[in-house]
Amino acid sequence: MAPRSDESRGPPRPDARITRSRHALQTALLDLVAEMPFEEVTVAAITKRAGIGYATFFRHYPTREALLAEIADALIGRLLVLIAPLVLAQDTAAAALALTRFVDACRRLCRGLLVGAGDAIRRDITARAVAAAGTAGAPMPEWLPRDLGIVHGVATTLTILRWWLEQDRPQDAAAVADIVDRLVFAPMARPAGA
Amino acid sequence: MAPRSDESRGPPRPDARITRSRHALQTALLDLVAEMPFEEVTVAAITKRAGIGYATFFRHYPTREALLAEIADALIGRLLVLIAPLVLAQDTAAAALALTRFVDACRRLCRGLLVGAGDAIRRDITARAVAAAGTAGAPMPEWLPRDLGIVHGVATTLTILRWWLEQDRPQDAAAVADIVDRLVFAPMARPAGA
Amino acid sequence: MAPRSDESRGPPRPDARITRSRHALQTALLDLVAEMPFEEVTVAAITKRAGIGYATFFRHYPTREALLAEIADALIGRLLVLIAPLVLAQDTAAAALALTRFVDACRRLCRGLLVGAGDAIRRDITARAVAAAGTAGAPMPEWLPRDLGIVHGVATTLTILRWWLEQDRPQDAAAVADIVDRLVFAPMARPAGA
Amino acid sequence: MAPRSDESRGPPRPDARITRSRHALQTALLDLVAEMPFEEVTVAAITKRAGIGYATFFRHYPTREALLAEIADALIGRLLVLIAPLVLAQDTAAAALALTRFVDACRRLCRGLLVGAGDAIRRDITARAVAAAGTAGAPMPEWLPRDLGIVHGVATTLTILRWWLEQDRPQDAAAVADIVDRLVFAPMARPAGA
DNA sequence: CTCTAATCGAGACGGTACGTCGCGTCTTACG
DNA sequence: CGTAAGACGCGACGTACCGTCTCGATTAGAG
Repeated sequence: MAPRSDESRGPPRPDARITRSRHALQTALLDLVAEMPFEEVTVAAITKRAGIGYATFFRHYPTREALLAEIADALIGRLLVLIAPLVLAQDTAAAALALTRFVDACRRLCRGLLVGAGDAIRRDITARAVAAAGTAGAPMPEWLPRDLGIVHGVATTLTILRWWLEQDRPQDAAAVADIVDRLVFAPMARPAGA
Repeated sequence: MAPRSDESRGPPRPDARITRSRHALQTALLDLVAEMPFEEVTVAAITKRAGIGYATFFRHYPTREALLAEIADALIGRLLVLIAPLVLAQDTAAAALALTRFVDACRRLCRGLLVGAGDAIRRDITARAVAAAGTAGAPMPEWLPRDLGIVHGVATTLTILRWWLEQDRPQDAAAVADIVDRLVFAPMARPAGA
Repeated sequence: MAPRSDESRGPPRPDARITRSRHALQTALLDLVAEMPFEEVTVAAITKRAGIGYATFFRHYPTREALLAEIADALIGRLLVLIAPLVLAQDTAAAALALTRFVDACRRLCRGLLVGAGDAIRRDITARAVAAAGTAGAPMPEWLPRDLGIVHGVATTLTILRWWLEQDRPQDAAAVADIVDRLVFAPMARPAGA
Repeated sequence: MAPRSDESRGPPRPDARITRSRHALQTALLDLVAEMPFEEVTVAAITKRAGIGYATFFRHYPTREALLAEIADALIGRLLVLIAPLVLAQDTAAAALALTRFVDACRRLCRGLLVGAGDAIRRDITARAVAAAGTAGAPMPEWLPRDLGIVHGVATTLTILRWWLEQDRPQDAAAVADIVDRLVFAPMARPAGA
């Protein structure tokens, strides 16, 4: 008997029910985050919105944060695919533009994650972005410690994006890309003697 | 000469008991924040450490966050006195150095506020710093919206400071000041055509 | 020196301020009891209504109940003066009539004490009435233990009065007196063989 | 034959846990009321004695009083089954005797409810007994308003029972039944001209 | 007609109980 | 016999009120 032999392997049996439940929970959380700060979203609210039993939540995610992480990871993964090559190619302007366009495209979702939510969630997103950014081997000037560079780059970018997304009359993606480039990418690319 | 000529002005009677309680609470919170994340510090723990009745806490502060805000405000106020003149004089290098030296001087307190604590607290500190920075009339290039400039400057600086303070073998204040200047102050001072 | 030598004697020095405070408290309590159950009347509400400092309350009465007791005692004392002679003269009908007329005369006060108030207050009133009734040497048939007779008589009378006072369209005092006589006084006067 | 044919009626799923918790709470309250006045019994004390979480109390009863009411209702229900037929048959003596014997049989419980407890609880019990008595169609003389008759009968009986139960050397049930009959039942049965 | 001390208002304080909320676990009853 | 529903223990929250206390500021009444 091996009722749970799959727990040590990756995703061997993507049981349709499991997929459905997880998806319903993700959708429900996104809905709710669009209405209220993440910290005020309770597990009960998520499960109710998802039409799922309360305890079922914990069968899929140990905490609310874990559910959020899954959503954020997917988003960040999609983003990195777009901008990592540009960053490696040192084309900071193009990278910034790709970034802002991507965010603009899924404006509502990003708004939910960055604006409405509290900082706890933002910290989580940042941490995942940092981890992801660390894997991509971005070049770094010698005066800037690598770990600080990554943290700074991610946190600063998120700050700007958040400012952008909570604007009443949002600016053009290109204009924001320019700001990002000036404030984040360019300074980090500047050599020591500048 | 009237013995109580101040009774018609603003804070007529600061009642020694109130002062004592508030101070005890502030000290207690700082102690605790040095030991554990702010979010895990309960009101009961604060009042117990302060030797004060539980309900008394709420007579002074509506929430833990409010108590924290008072502490942070005082600290930020002291800091602004130091660096505001340098910022206005456009001497970004000196401002950065004054900043890092100030933080270095009250390293333990700043660590408690920036490193150990969760992001909720950091958000609060940021917000207050932003409000304070807004009053000081820092110059801003035309390509950078004023409100974004302030938010960005404060949040970025805090990120760097946090990175610094959680280092195992912390760097020299001057070195960090250089990084702050390169990553934050200088880019914000750069004109449009650069 | 004998600054408080008067505490063993009766009321040697009825300092005008003391009298005023006590009276204000009594009036305030009666006002409030007319509006809400006694159990919901807080000390703060009493003192506020009386225009008196919070702590001053406790300078005069150890508890709310003590204040109430003083009021009830005075009322019961006045009542006993009226009906005790009639009870001793075995004229139960006249006693009942005197009782209901007395209550009718200070209807509002009695309502406050008996209807609006919770049972805690009623218990207190009963106990005081019992104590007072015990002093008056009412005759009692041999089948009825004296202590039960007193408790029963008082509690039953109060029950009927309470019913009377909370009627929307109250009956005539004489009619109620008849009921009291039939339900309380007469049965208690009946000899064993009846 | 349907195994769970009752699932469509009133209490479809009595969930063993609920039954267990409620019973534990009832038992705990009875224990405590036997030791101290009901008003001094805190919810924390009840739940601790019952071995149940504090908050769980409120999942079952909105207040302490509600828990008490459930206990009292059950007791009164059992009592009414016994004496209602006798009352309707106008056999007041038998009714009184059945009453006192019933109380004697569950002396400890009745003591807890009537003697130790404060008046607030007694008021509650009275009210429930009144409501129950109102359903049983007891006859009433024309000079005695029905509602007063019920209130009076119940309150007076409880007064006598309370006196009985708090006696050090309690009397015989028959003797008390005689008193109850003379003081309560008989007077209420007497016609107008008596 | 002072002077002295009792009384006052104001309200901060420690403490206790309340009732609520949310988490994460664990039992239950049902399909 | 597995799974969804939801009862449960736990623990923090913020509120309310109690009765005590510490302040000065009156103010009554004795000398």
